[in-house]
Amino acid sequence: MSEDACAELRRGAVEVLLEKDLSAKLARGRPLRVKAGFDPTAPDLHLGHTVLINKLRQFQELGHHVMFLIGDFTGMIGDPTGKNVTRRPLTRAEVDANARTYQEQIFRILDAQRTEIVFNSAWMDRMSAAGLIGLAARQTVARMLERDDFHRRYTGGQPIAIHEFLYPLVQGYDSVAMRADVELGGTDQKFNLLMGRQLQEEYGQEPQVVITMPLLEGLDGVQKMSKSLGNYIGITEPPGEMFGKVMSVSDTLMWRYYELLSFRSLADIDGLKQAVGEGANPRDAKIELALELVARFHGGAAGRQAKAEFLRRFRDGGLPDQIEEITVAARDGRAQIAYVLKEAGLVPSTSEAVRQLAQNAVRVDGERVCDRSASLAVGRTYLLQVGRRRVARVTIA
RNA sequence: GGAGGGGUACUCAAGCGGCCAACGAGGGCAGACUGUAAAUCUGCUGGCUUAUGCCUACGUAGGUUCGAAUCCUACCCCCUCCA
Repeated sequence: MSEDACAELRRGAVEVLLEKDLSAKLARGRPLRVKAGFDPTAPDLHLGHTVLINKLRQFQELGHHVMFLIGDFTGMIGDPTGKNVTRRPLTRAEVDANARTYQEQIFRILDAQRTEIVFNSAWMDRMSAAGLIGLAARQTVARMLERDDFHRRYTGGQPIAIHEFLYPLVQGYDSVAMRADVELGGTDQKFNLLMGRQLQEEYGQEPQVVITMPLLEGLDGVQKMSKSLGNYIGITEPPGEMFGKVMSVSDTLMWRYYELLSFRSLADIDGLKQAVGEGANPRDAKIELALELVARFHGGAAGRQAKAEFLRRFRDGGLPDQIEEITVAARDGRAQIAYVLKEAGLVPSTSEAVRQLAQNAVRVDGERVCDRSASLAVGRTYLLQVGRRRVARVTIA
């Protein structure tokens, strides 16, 4: 394995444990079995997840064997992060449906022909109680309490249910069952990943190499990207939406996204950074990134179209090329502006419409309107806008 | 089982008889500016087509009072400490 390939595999990784093990495994020249595990409950992947998947892709491109593990068995336990309350066990049908969604999504990045999808229920369902006890006997309570969140909860007097200890054990055992050479995970998974190394040794296997990847910051630039925080970009979002969200990222965060999401070379990215430092418009660098990402998930044509639309609408202040046509019925022969805005779905309530009017955000046929008692004529069609982003062509019937 | 603390709008969090549709922060939306839906500054942030008005809201259900998120009673839920 060349030096270059090695460097490429380390790109973006927070830690590689152990580096020399990785070099040794690569040096043998046989394809490595690379594992990454995913929770079966959240099939809506976002860009944060793709940091890991991109890394899998790199391995795949270098000819290694990628195993995409869906933790349907561990899903019954729920990763004990402390904040998750009891999780409802999923039915087989739900797990299968989620698995299909995963596949549709990950194969926008991974090569389906060279990806093996596995479920840990395949071996865990068959493990007997005796087997589980045998597994549990391989680790000590003291070792478990080394894990950061267990430690905090234990010393802080917070409860730790015994079954929570099973999560790292089972995840580690998965590596044994899969004979993994490498396991990828987020930095928050470090303990669980290392458990795999220990258990593999216990079971007489060569320990896997652990590669931890950073958690991508969400659109707010502070908290990790997550669906529940609403600061995410989903990989199935429509092109325009995705493009816009990338553009809304702050100029600073953009570089982080470049580092972790772009397939461009590091040298390339440094070049862009330097250009911006010398006065180039950061917007243009951001456009490049948005274009690359939209193209990855929706194809090049969609990417170019999203870009053109964005420039027209937000740089040039133009109208979108698809404007929704809506008909609103007047009531008692009247069509007061606030009422029409609400009925057309441009604002959620009359009160909100009144507020927007007061803030000079409403335009009728391009003209600002701030008088809430204004009415629209029955039979006519108007171009209504609220702010820069909400537009509709509304006919009063 | 015993003792104590708490449940307030999207979230966190004040208020503890009237000036409360409810301080403040975050988030969201809008305006200005601009180099983009970046940054910055400012405003708004329950609902209602006839709005200095009406309706709904401070865990739930009652009660006291001219008047309650604020007092009383019961109930539900959460948390901490002790056993």
